[in-house]
Order: sequence, then structure tokens, then C-alpha cells
Amino acid sequence: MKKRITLKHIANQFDVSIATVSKALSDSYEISAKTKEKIQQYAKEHHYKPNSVALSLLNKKTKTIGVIIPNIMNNFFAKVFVGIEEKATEKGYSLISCISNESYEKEVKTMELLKNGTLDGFILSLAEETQEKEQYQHLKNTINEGVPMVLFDRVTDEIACDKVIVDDFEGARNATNHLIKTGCKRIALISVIDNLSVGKLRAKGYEKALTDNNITIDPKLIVKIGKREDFETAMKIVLADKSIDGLLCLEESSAVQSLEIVKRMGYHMPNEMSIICFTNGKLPQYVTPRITTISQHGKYIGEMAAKILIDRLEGEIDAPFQTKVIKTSLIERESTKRI
Amino acid sequence: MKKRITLKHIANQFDVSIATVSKALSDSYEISAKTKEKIQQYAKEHHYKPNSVALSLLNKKTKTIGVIIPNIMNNFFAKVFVGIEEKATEKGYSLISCISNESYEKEVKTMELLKNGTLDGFILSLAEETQEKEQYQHLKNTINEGVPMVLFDRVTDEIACDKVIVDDFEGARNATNHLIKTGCKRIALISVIDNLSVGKLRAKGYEKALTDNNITIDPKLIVKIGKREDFETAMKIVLADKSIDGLLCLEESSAVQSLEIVKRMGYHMPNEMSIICFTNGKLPQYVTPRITTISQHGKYIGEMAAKILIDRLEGEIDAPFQTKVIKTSLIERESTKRI
DNA sequence: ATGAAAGCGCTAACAT
DNA sequence: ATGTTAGCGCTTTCAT
Repeated sequence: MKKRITLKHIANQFDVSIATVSKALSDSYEISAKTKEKIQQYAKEHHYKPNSVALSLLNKKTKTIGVIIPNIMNNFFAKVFVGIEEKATEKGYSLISCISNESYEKEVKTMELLKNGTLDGFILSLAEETQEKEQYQHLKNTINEGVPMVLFDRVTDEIACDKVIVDDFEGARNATNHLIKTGCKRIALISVIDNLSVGKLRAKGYEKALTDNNITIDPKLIVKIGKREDFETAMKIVLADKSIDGLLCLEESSAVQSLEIVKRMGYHMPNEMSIICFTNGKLPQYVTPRITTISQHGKYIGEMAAKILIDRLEGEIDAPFQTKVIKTSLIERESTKRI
Repeated sequence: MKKRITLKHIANQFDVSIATVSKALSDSYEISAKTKEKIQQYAKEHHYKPNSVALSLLNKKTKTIGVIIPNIMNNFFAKVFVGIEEKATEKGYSLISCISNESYEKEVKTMELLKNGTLDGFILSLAEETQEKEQYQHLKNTINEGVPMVLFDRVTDEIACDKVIVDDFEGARNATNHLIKTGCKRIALISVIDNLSVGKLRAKGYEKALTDNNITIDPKLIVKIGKREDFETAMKIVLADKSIDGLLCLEESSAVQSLEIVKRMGYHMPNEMSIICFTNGKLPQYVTPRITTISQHGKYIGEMAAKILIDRLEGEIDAPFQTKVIKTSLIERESTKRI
């Protein structure tokens, strides 16, 4: 069990100063060829690695990004994380990652904790609870302290920083238009995330598509189901209205559950009932019929967020903030009719 | 945009030495009450936070754990990560996390990169490619350099370190026994992960259950499907044998795909065909019929791995290595008959 | 009760 | 070509 070796050890080894060793290892022209060679060789043999903590202290840069994800079991967030990780690695950054678990308190504590010098900037998506409470002081503080931050997906206008968001409005509008074009007359919106900014935007997109097509918005068809309500019961009440022939589900598990209920009720899909949902995870692809989804391009969003943050860290610190809006794609499967 | 404040700033503010400030903030008895009070108050008002990089350099401890996950889109690994994160946070540790993406090279590079002083220890599960190549030099080096490491799930006997593993053998044996008890006569093993240590163990458990029940092992029923093969084609060939009435799938997506094929072939489930699979994710729960699964208790495994590593970091450095074996649980659903 | 000094590992400006 | 010094932010021992 040989310990990590330092410049000092090498310096002692050859009876030179630490500075000489440092320069030799960085191949400085100031050092003679043979000194360089013997020192470099020794360093390699003994697996010398510069202590990055010391370097961080010196440079006041840690090459580390703090990532706060509301819930890693969520397919979309997992994909975003993959994207962040890939881009960060490519650019030589490490990730300190935390899960807020949708909790406001955890989010606040995590931010406070990590603002201790261990990282250069943050990438995060707001916890559900944070969006409900609309309390953003911890984010404002972070910005004020000069720590760069990129918000993605679940964002807020209250914070001035770089953002990467999904075009939720347009995604929902497109999807609803698609349902209309394929012949659906009565489309219900199923939202279990109306407490989230993205949920509200998607609902707006749905409404816009209806009015664009001169369809009256029927509040009975805008179904908001809370976390504590029994989803199945709620859906059965909704589906008592037999005229409904299309569902726009705002995330995947409610879609899969709805599909189940609809099938049990004897609907023929997609002829008698169509379903589209947000989030293109595994779930919608493996059920029968496979569900048409709206892909949010999670991985790309992650890459973009990482790129923007790193550009800011390494470039002009006071470039204007940008908000990148990522277009969604409709992935047609068997739960919707062909045009 | 006020910058981070340091002890030096405070010291200048009150015309005292840095040492005095440091002591005052740690409430040392050496400092007079009123000096302490004014310094503490000033520090609080200005949100003083000790620079953890400086502390890390001083203490030679970073309170950071490196986590290398083969694939975060995998439900099991995501759960493990949640467990690690929870326990680490509880104990005051941060996580530097990387995704090896099942690549040997990425795993090696990541380890090399992170062994630069930024972390106190590793928690990791081997990449698929690493297990295929059976090259573990990078892990041995890490151990030799005195960096504590906990391996979970995908481990190897070649490395002496703490481990947390699933009782894969027993889990497969139990599941197979369950199929036999519920009347299955010809059970096929479907493995798309025979290149993994866990895949091999599960296959052994399956065989053991058969021999325990005096059933001859039929090599035709041990189906190993490679990543590059077309799963559906392979399965259809297998299922040409109409005597097969049970499937033990070694991970979830092959189970869901098999289910699909079986349903299309007109089998009635679970009467004519039973399915059990490893990994209790969302997928098996949302398909019809819901699939009976073997839960590996991923979150618990993560917690345990974090606990063991932290205990080693904070306790006796040379306690004997332990291998914790976590029992699986069979979660009965509709894809298997009742006893 | 307070301060000076050393040191964690490293780099860089400035000698020699 | 090599060394000395200072300093990144902090704690701790040893003066005073």
C-alpha cells in the first residue's frame, strides 16, 4: 500500500527544489534536459499525479459541476443526466451529483452545502415542492454570490440565469393537433403534474390546439389528478364519458395506467381511443399497443446544459443569459391512428 | 455579486489575526467572549463558509466518494444510486458520479482521473466489458494505492475489497422452484447477460433448482442471446418447442419482450405459460399480465455499500474485508400461477 | 486573550 | 539552470 507521491518526495529524491520538480514535470525550458528526463521518468515510475485539491485551491477552480436532479428514477431526468455526464467528461469536468427527491428542503440544503468552494457552477432542475412553494431565495443567493447556474426543464422566470427548456407548449400543441388530424373528436388532458411549470405549459399547448381547430374547451376534459388521489378511480369517472376518444397524458406512467384501464373497458385502440404521452421512456414502448410519445430529447438537453455552463465558466463571465428551447418530436406508434 | 468571504477578510475587518478569527469561529475558549461574538456575528451576516477545498488539503480528506455506475438508465442501478446518495448525504459525504457506459476504457480512465486526491474512496459496479475482458489491473492499482473501494453487484474474486452483492444464485433457484411448484414442467432460462458474473450465477441457481427437483437439465432450454442477435427471432425459435411452459428471464426487458411474443402466439397466461424475471422495475409492473419479479433491493444495496465504505473511511482502516450478500425477494404477480 | 509561524501540495514571479 | 519566496484558505502548535 504505497501512498500517493508528491513533488516534495521527488525533490528530496534528487536533492533539488520543489520548484525544479514542478517545472521539470511541466517540461519547462528553464530546466536542463537531463534533469527533466530523470525527474519525468521517476514521476512516471512512481505514478505521480498532481493533487487536484491543491490545484483547485491555487486556481480557485475545481473543474467540478454540481448537479441537482429531482428524481433519477424518472426516465427523462436519467437521460438528461447521461447527457450532462457525457459532455462534462468530454470537457474535463467532474460531476458532484445530488438528488433533491422533489423536496424543497433537500434542494436548499444541498445548494448551501455545495457552495463551499467545491464546485464551479450548478446545473439543476427545480424540485416539485420548490415549484409549488414558489420560493427561490436559495437560487437568488447562489446567483448573487456569483456562482454560475444553468436551470433546465423545471425553471422559473424569477431567476435570471441560463436555461435549457423543453418546448412543452409546442409539444402538447403538436400532439393535440395530431390527435385531431387523426380523427379524435373529444380529447381529454390527463395531468398528474399540474403543480409543475411544465405541466401548466403543456396544458396551455393543449388548449391552444383546440381553439386553433375551433373546438370548444371543455373543462370536464381537463383532468388534474393529485398525488394523493387514486388514479384509477379518477380515470374511471372521466371515462364514464363515452364520447372521449383521445387522451393526452402529460407523463408516461399515467399513460400506461390509462391504457390499462381503457383496454379493460373494452375499447379498441387506436380506433376507438387514442393515447399520446410525454416522455419517451421504455414504458410506452413495451406495452401493447405501443404508445405514441412526445420525446423531449433528454440527453441532448443535458449536453446543452453542460455546454452552456462550461462555456460560461471558461468564457466571458458576463455574456447575456440565454434560454435554449429544445423542440420536441412526436414518435408515432400504435396508440394513435395513421393520418 | 459579492464574492465569497474568507477568514482573512474578517481578520482585516477587525484588525486581528487570521488565527484569532479561526478560533473565534470554532468557539475556542482561548478567545474572549466579546471578540468571539462580534466575529461570529459578522461571519453570519456575511455568510461566511469555510472553503472546503482548503480544508480538504489540510485534512487530506475530501468527504467525497467516487461512484461509477455502468448504466444509469438501468432501473436496478438507478435504485442503487438512490441508496448511495441517501446514505452518503446522511453521513455528510458528497458523490462524484460517473457513468462507465459499460465500457472498460471509460471505467479505467475515470478511475485514473479521480484518483487525484478529490475523493476518499470508490463505490462501483464493473462495466460489462470489464467483466468480459477480465482485466482488473486498474482496480488492483487502486487498492494498492490505498484507496478504499466497495464493489457492488458485478464483482470479481480477483479483487480483495469490501463487496455488496445480490444473492443471484439463490434468487434464481427460488424463482425456478416457484415455477416448478406452481406446475411448470419445462422451464427455459432466457439470458441476455451471460457475459456478466451475475448472469452466470443466476444460471447456476436455475440449474440447481432443476436438479434438486430431479428434472434433467436440457441444454436447449438454456437460451443465451447475445447483444447483436435479434431477440425476437431467437425467442421464436426457442418457443417452437411447445412443451415449454415457463420462462425465467434474467433481466426485465427480455421478459417484457418475451411476454409480448408469447401473447401474440396465443398462449394463455399464466396457465399455459409462466414468466418470472429479475429486476423489479416499473416495466414488469405495467405490462399485462403484470410480471412476477425477483427484487434485488437495489436501494438497500446502495445504502449498504455507502455505509461500508464510510465505516472503513472513518473507522479502522485495516478491518477485514467483508462481502455482504443481500437476499432477493420474489414478488408474485399475474404472470405466475398461485400455489 | 491574541498572534506568529508552519504546513497541506502546488505554481509562478522573481532572484541567483 | 536552479532556487527562493509568496500565497491559495485553513488549522494548530507554540509563543507572548
